[in-house]
Amino acid sequence: MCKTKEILNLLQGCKNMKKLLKIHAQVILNGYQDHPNITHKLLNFCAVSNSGNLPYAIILFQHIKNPQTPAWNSIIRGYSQSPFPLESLFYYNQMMFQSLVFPDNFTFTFLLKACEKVKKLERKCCEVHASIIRRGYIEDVVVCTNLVRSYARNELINAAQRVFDEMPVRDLVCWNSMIACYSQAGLHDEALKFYGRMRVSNVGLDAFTLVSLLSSCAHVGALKFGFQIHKFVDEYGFLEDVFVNNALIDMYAKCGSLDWACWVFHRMLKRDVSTWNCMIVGLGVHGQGDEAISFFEQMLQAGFHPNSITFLGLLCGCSHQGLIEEGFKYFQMMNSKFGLQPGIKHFGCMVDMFGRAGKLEKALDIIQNSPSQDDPVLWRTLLGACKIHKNVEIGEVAMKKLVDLRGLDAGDCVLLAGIYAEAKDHQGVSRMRKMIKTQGIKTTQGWSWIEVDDTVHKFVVDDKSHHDTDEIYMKLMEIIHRATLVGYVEEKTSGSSDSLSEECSGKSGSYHSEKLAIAFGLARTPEGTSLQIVKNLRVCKDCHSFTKFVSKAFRREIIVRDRVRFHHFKDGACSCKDYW
DNA sequence: TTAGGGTTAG
Repeated sequence: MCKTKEILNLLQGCKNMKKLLKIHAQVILNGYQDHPNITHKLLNFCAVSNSGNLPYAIILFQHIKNPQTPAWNSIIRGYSQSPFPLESLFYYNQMMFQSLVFPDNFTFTFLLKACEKVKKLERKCCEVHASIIRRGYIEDVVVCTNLVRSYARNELINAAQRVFDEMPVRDLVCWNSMIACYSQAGLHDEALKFYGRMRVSNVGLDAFTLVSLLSSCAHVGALKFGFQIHKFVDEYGFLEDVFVNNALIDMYAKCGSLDWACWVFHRMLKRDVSTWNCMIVGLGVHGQGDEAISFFEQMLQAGFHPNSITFLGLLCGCSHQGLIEEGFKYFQMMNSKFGLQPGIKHFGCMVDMFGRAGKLEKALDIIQNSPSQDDPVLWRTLLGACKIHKNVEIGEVAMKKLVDLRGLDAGDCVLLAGIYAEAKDHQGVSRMRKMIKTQGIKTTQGWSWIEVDDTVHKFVVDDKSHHDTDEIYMKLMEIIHRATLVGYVEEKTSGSSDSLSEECSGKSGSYHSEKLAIAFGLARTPEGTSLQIVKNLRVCKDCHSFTKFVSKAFRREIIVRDRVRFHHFKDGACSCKDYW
């Protein structure tokens, strides 16, 4: 065999840098440094392969006299998948200004990968888009799919959609990418609607489609849509796909159907860490800490190594169920047994756990001993606990800290106003009201979603924008009347913190979004079925009590997912046992 | 002589 062929064969089977260095030595000894094929194979291995070495690739590249497009592509690709994707752009610029070669479809694909990884590159995306048009690659489906993803990752979803719409040919990957872009941008309604377009385009679907759609269903609580997708999983034969099954578990858990989540879990023949995490997190947000612990122990027995998400689910469950000793034990175990550094979210769970249980000094101690004691989120959590336990003293400490950290938001003022109101400190309440007004602190708009007839209906406080608004308000009056007959008394808003609630700051006598969603749901769904509502804020005291009485008066199960957990209302009681 | 997609948290 001739020497070049022998070296090329060796490179073909090369698995690691140690072997590559030996081959490189052979290349030099035989005088093949300038052999184009050999040089490119060497370069590509170092730059791109997992066991390569990017700095070594750069040295090789610098020794190439007139690097051609594939050589530039290797370096641009190598950096795009490294922790330094910005370097890809640097080499692309060098390629454009210093050499006489031109970028091709591969160059753009790798370059766009780098743009996708680095945020805040909106301008760069536009520039690359212009170059793609100039060089005649705008009809290349792979290049355009990457362009769509780069725009979307840089928060230019409309530009991404335009590129998609103007593509002459779209394949399945391209459709999947567009759905994933919407889903990952948090535009879940759009992702689900977009699937309607995909269905009529006859490109079919695969596991990637299903996973993105299930993720969006999970986020908006679209159980019926999710159930339809479950049918596709069976029909199209994705029963063995771990990703699809994990997404199904997550969807069922987030849509309030823990039984179905368990059913999918037990059916799986192969599981991974995410499978266990989806179950543990699902149980955690339902307040089933003991069950979450049981799954965690089974996970360890099955030989899986937990990660930081596992502990978030576990701690969240302990916090919602008031399992203080267990929660603290697992929090400490994170580092001592599994070498995992608790993050801000884990500290948040601990503050929430101690705070909710009334151990406010301990919660304060956790914050002060955490590495993130200057994070407003932890102080806000403490403030929330002070509201529950009517503690003005620590509440004011937390509020002062939030002011110092300039992290104050309207919700904080509402919480402290609530604490003052409970303590009958009317001056305090009006001070908070004034603060929101004069400092122009922004309130968070409250939303509630409900899925009826395969459509997600969204409501805000006092919403009158819905097509059937008259019917909804009529139904709401009837519901209030029937709830009152079984004992519901509206929590007075005047002079209390609720007149400053997160949802309708400054207003009283309004109808929170979930009341409208409940009215719509009861008007449009058959008797005996349960209602699923998703809310972006925490449910307020009045709405919590209202929903309990509605569940009794109408004999309907109402499942509300609020910002932090699930509430299952049935026969006048809630699964959180009023501990939330 | 090289190319594009998915889950849990945030």
